[in-house]
Amino acid sequence: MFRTHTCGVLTKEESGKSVTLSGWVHKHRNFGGLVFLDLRDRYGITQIVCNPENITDFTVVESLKYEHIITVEGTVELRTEGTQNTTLSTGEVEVIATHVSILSNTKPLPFEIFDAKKGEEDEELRLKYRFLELRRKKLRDNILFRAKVETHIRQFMNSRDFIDIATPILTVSSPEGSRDYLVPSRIHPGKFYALPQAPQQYKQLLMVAGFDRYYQIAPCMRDEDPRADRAPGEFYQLDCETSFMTSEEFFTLMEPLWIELTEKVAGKKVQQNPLPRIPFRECMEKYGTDKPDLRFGMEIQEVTSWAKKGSFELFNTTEVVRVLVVPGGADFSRKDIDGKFTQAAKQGNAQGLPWMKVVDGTCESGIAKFFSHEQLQEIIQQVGAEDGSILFFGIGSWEKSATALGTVRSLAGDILELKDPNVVAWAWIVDFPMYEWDEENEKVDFGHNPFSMPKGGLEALNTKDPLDIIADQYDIIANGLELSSGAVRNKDPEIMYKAFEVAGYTKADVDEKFGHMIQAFEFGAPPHCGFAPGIERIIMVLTNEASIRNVVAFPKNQKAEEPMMGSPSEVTEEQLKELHLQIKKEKE
RNA sequence: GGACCGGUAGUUCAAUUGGCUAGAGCACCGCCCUGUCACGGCGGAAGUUGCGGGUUCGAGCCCCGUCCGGUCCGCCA
Repeated sequence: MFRTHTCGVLTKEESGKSVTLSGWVHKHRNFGGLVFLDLRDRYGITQIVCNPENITDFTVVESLKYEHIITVEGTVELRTEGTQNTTLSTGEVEVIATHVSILSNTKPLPFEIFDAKKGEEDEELRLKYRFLELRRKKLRDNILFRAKVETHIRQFMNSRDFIDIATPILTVSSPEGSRDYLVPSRIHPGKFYALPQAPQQYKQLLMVAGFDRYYQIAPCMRDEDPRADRAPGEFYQLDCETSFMTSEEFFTLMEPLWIELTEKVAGKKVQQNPLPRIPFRECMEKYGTDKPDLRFGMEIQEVTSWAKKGSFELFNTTEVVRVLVVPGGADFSRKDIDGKFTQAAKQGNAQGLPWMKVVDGTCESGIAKFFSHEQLQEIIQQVGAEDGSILFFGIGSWEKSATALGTVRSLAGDILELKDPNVVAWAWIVDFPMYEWDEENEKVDFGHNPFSMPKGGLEALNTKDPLDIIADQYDIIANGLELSSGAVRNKDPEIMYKAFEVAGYTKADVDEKFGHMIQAFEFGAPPHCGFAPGIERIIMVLTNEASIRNVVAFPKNQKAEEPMMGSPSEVTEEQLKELHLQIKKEKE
């Protein structure tokens, strides 16, 4: 027998019992005779006491190295007064070993499993030995937590009559969205399958088929470059779709899932319940982004008419001026303002970051000199700035003046520690514009998803300025991360053709690209809506994890390689021949 | 594709201004130690400072090139 108990369960209740444990030697402390072992498995750690008086072949114990896998037989005993370890769940007891045997030994490790207080090893190395890194507590806890979340999601969805349906992995390349991963067809020379970027079209077809409520924790493959919150290659979504619901009814249906995951599974607090619904325009104006961190306020305000009273040229020549009041920001150093904060503003597409500080009831430094004393009093009044604040200004178009301050707001939230790690601020962002102006090509283009239903339907498309049309589309966000977009889908062929026409596509274009969808809708489609929140991002929000690679068991690196197995890899000539492929030789 | 930051024993980090025979912790090897929990003590092995060139009496450090890695932009729900 390998074990009667795991390494995380023994308490004083079991004292006196004979037990067998198996696991990894996490630590060993050798006192030249008496040896302590910290035996580890995924459930926890139990201290083993090896005394030569109780063990016949003690050389085995003395030969143990870190991460050897062993089986221990022994007796559970209460630890004596003063030797308990309160940091372990099993710290009240220890196992007095009578027999120890090695199941597997190990080469010297490329890095230690034990969490020492030091820097992190190079990620390349950790990914190459991912099976070792996964033994570490932090990563193991993330993966175990992810499993708990996914289990809860499935229970929730099942209890609401959603049906789990698998959709094809080998599917067809679709022209919109991201770059596809392609799979060559052996049977059809020159033809390719594509791996799904998302089961978007299949799930809509399931609604046409009458399944009414569908979900799937679906793999999605996209050939794009990574970011800290975006996995290269592949990731998972809670893909779901419902029929016969308005978007508001859908919100009400799904909201308890976010509340339960936050409170019951992660043990954190929900900032606001029911979740706020924030219209896109209002969101941009207040927070300078469509995915604000709502754990703190600090809203942006518009001050154009005031700004134009002074003699600051950038204000007088711009369209809109907005201000972000950061309480306590007067303490920011010149170095940080010109460095970190200006850098943040530039990330928000600003040229620079005008500012002034509120000190002793008036404004000073920065651009204060361009305004009269009265004008400075006026702005303090208008925006309600208290002494010790700093005012950051955003200038430019309606959008640019806001986004410049959105990134600054987020940075200020970090620096002032306003983002409570034990709180999750969920929100629905609603009323996205159906179209936006494409500066580069000087034409109207889809703002987000072309398959969203425009609010007002055909009539809106026929009569309104395209840029004024609102799509019945929404995002679910949390703590500054966008988890998913979603929409009431455009399921009416006539409205679909018209919607594409507004963006400059002919009927023939639409038929060529999306003919199969339109054809399906022509046989009747129920009104339907849904979304597809990213699983990894949900876990990131619930664990405060900044890197998506820390919530994936076997992630790819920045170049979309998996260093442990060595993907992608070359294949044999034979395989290529079967697939009718030839590799073009790189130029020397 | 572009910008920025980085690369020193297996690993995490040091190495004042360009002055070394490149150090320390952990891991590894050997010895000592019966109540530790980051155990402790003594000793040992371990390095082409990513690579190539240059400046210099002298380069881990300065310069040029190159490779590799990370973050961000582009791209992407």
